[in-house]
Amino acid sequence: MSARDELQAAAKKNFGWDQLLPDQRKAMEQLLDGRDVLVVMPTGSGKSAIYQVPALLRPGPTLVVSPLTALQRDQVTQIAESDAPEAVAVNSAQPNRESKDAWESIREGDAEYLFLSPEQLAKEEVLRRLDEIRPSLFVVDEAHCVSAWGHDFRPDYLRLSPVIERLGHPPVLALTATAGGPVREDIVTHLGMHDPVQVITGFDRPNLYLAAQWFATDEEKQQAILDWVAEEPKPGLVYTATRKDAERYAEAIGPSAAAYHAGMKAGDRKEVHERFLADEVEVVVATSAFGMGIDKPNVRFVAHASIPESLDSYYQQIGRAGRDGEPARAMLFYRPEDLGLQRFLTARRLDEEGVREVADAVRDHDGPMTPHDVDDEVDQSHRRAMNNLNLLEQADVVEVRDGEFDYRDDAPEDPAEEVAEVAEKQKQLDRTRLEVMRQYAETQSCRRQFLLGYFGETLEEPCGHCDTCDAGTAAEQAQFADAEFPPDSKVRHREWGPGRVVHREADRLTVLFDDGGYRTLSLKAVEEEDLLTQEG
DNA sequence: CGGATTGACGCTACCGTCAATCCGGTGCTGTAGT
Repeated sequence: MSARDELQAAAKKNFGWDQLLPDQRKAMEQLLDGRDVLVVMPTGSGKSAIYQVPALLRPGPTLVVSPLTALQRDQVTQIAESDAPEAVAVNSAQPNRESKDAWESIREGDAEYLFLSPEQLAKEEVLRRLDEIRPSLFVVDEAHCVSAWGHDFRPDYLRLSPVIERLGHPPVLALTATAGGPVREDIVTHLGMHDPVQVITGFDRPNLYLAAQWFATDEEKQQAILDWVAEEPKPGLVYTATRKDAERYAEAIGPSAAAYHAGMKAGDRKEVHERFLADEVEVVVATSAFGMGIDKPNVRFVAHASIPESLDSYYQQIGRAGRDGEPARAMLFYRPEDLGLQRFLTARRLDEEGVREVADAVRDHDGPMTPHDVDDEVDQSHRRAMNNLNLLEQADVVEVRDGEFDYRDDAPEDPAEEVAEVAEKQKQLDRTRLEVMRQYAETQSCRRQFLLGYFGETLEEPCGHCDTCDAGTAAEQAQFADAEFPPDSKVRHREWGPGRVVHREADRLTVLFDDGGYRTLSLKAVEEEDLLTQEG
């Protein structure tokens, strides 16, 4: 039987799926072929199937790295409801007994799927168990977390690559619904994927109406949000930048609305989530805590009371509207002053002292160290120690072999200096991503063309289903697209090297440079100083 | 970076102004105490 037939048969037998979609099948076949695969596909398009089915055809269990215990639970339940072999999870949210049984059934071969958080994979005991059971497939679900969280919030996301190597590099599958160019690159690099096959489906959501409104004062903005939400068909979502705002707006909208943020008790959060799914709460007003794993088809709007830190986040959040394919609206309530908060939140302060301490610990240690050893050796929180270790690795001060760290012979005199350079580069990239978000908010051209361009897709004509198209400014701007440097064309900058045009307006050009992130160039300057050349 | 709050000051008997200060998002984990 061909791989294709085997996959189809296994899908039917275990999950009752009659027909695999072409993209699903392609990714599955590559995995069976032993290739690493990066999949970027919208939620609800059957991403999970991509590991669930090939897992059955490979000997040995499948390891799935998942960011939230709630997501792990959902997946375990979903698999339990199918005819596929058992799925188990190991995490701190469940009783020890349950985790013990989980390991047992994986080792006995009764369970096929094992769900773990990246933090679990930082533990030597867990790694020893994995050495023993030899997973045959390594899956990273919600893989954008590698890029979004790995650099500071959850540094164990950047420690997955050594784990993969230690396990003999089984085929690696990274799954996500949202990832622009730099995010994809981050995922591939930090998971240490080998020449991955990329399966990336269309980003366009034609049923979503895109719009933004500009406000001078906070009072005007607040009033406009309340008026707008009152008029829109429900259910809907309002995203705020702070917890306080979430509560304030929920209160102001009225009893049909509920706040949701990470400062609330777990029980209250769960209740809001469930009542929203059951259409008992009409409007959830939330921080970025609300989202992952939420698949509600009939959300009619997503409003942003404050601008998020990147188009990646923005696209992911508005993607929660209109999953049923019916009309839905994404409205951005924009005040330039709101950018300041995002600038603050994404600003990473370099922990020079901590970096030196970790560097010294690795250098003075007798032989290579595991991350766990580093943790023990230095007087820093796990998060802080791992962040510093990650930076030292990226700065080529320390190197990893078989999951263990060693000081490099050719390491520079002052490690903190090298690290500062790496950190500065990351900061620059963050800045440029926020800058593109600002441009989206302020653009006169077609918002859909802008959004899709960011994800590397070109839409030939203005979409006719956004505010700038309605206002006629999109058409005016569109006439410049035919000129030099059209969207998606390759260019080379005198200083910044090669890049790709993501957006073009009458007087400016936004380019994603391989090295240096997103930059906006004035066309006048480009022309006068001959900054850019077109490339093949 | 910007908004909200607190505190000092000046100068007048209660209050206004301005500067200083603080705060702001995302989740795992393991452990202590009921």
